[in-house]
Amino acid sequence: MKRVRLVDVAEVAGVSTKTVSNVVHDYPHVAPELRRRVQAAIDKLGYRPNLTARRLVTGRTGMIALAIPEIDHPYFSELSRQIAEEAARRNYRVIIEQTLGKLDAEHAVLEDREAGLVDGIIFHPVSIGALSIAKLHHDTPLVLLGEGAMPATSDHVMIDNVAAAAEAVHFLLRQGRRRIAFLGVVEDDVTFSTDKRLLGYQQGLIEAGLDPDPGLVLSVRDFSSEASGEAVRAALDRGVSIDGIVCRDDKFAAGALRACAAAGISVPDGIAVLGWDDTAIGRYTTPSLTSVAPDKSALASTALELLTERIDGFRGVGRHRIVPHGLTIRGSTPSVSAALAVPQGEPAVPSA
Amino acid sequence: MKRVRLVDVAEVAGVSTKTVSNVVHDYPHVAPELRRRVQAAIDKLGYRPNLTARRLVTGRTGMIALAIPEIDHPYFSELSRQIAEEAARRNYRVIIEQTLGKLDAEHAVLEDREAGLVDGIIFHPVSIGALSIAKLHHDTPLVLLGEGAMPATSDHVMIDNVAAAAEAVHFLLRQGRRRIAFLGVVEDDVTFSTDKRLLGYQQGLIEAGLDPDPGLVLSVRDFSSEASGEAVRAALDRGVSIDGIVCRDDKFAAGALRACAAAGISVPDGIAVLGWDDTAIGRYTTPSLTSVAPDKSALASTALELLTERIDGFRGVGRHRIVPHGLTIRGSTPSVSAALAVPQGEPAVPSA
DNA sequence: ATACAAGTTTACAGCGCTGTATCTTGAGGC
DNA sequence: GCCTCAAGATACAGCGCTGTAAACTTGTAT
Repeated sequence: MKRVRLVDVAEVAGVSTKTVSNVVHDYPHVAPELRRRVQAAIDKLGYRPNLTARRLVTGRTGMIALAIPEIDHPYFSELSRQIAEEAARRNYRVIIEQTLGKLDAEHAVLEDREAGLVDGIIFHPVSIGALSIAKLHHDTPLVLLGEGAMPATSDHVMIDNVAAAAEAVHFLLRQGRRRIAFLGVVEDDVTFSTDKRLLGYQQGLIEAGLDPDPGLVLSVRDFSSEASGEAVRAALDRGVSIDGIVCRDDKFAAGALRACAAAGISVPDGIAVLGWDDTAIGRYTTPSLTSVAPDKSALASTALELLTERIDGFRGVGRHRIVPHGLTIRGSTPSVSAALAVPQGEPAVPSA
Repeated sequence: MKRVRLVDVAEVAGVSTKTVSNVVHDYPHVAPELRRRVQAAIDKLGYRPNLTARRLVTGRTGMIALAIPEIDHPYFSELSRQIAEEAARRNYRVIIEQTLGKLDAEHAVLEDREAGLVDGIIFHPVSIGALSIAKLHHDTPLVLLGEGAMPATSDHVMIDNVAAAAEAVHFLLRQGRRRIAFLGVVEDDVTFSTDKRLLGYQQGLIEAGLDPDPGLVLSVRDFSSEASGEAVRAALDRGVSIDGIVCRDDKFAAGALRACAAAGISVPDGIAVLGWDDTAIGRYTTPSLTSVAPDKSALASTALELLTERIDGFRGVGRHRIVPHGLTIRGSTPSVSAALAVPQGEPAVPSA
């Protein structure tokens, strides 16, 4: 069963292929009667345009690549969903490229391996540096996500990590916490995100007139939730006094929660724990997790806006956009009105 | 900066476009010296083949569509990852289509909207029925996933849900539990998965000589973790005696865990809770979740195997494949040593 | 009736690539 | 020296569609 082509429809309807094409595209200047006839032929034959052929001539593919480290990391899957939905709204579809944060995979993303496949790329780099991005990036429209390398030449969307971390610290300080730890420095692997968040953490303390205690910056073996738990336990075992923890992500926070439970320390009464990314993880932990909440929807729509502008011909220097963040408050931090039990629902305290 | 084409390379190298094409494709009969010259021209100009053009002539796109209800549901994001990796291994890339389980979106998946876009489709249906699938499906190679509708005409991959549910029940019975509830029937929305799992649950009880108590089949308002928690709480409030719960998925299990905690019932001592899908959720709950574990990797590779066979021309009736499942044991069920107290003869944990 | 504008429809080239058929060349056999 | 043959290289058509420009058809003003 051969696929139905434009010419087949044209023949049946007794018109030129271009007229059929015009009908398919709702071109206004087509006589109503002809339009009907053509439509009938289309329906009868079950014609579907061949997108590949259309692409070859228009040069547009209607697809964008989304390159992220891991599809199944909650933050990225939630972000992917926002991006896919926003893309669909703009009549693009998304092809997902998983880099696993590996350098060669990240290189491949930029090296036009996609030649003619996608109209643009949304890329959350992890390992690759700004220089490499600038060097390897050809001319496919590109928008960068995250706190990673940001060459001045590329568009870029992120939240204000430093401010968010400082706000998180202030939030805990306001509740009387004074021994606030930062959990997120992974040995041998200081990511851009951690850097920014650590900086904001220190800044928040200093703004409040406190002296950051280096002993409160906890170092973790790897990026697993288990390792973060061990780090907390080790600190506790060392006798470090802690009454609050700001974590680089929800996974680490989950580990911290476990470590506290194991040590018989109540959360949030003994130690308040604050996650980052506001992922689904925070809804399943006990207690549920207060977490810095990037506005994923704004992230997605801003990224697509910048990208589509590039696709539509915009040629300017890199634009950097900051999107809002908030704090989703759940059970791992004391409620503002101290004694009340904290609901575990969605609504966040708006910020930024 | 116009994109470099085959003719540009051909001109620089002083050969025909076909020779360049042959070099690109490692066609054997090219003189070494020419090959070198052409390669030099390719490198110099930074030529990348235009995949769209290649596709138009070859008819192959090298892409498969993965149509799932939700990208950011842990089960589907974990499965997506497996599928994306398996696809990459076979030189396919994946474009993800989110249906949200909506009927019209599921229809669109089949209606060749993708004409010429993908070589095949892997589809996890939720709402659409077997009849509609058979009717709407044209000739794009298709593999179905999940427990949903399975027309005899289409290939299909799943785990043995009935057996898995029965095994889950036996597992709890072996630990001395006798009042085992099933949590997963959502009012007005009996999905195929729930059906099969409920059947297996009942079967497991009957095999053990127990009489299924209808009062132990808990009905949930919607698919949220909150609703499942409420259902458990309501049952407890009604005074229903329960010492084990088999849940239709990990989300429901997480809700059950919360409800038990709220009611002051210890898990697993008072009630053992068993989830389904072995998603990341189970690693973050307190206690962590014992869960029926579909072999996602086998699911992915089998689906791709069937699909590529179709793509490569196989024309046969629908093939149905069962892939292995197991049981990931964590804290929400008593440890095996505790179970030793109770004699019972049934195959141990792992199963196929 | 004539000219002209606006509305409709069409012919045709060509997007960038690959498959097929064909041509060229040099080596080897007689 | 002539013929054959396989390897190496090429010409050319065409995948299915759309953009452009040109042709044709009305309707209206002159």
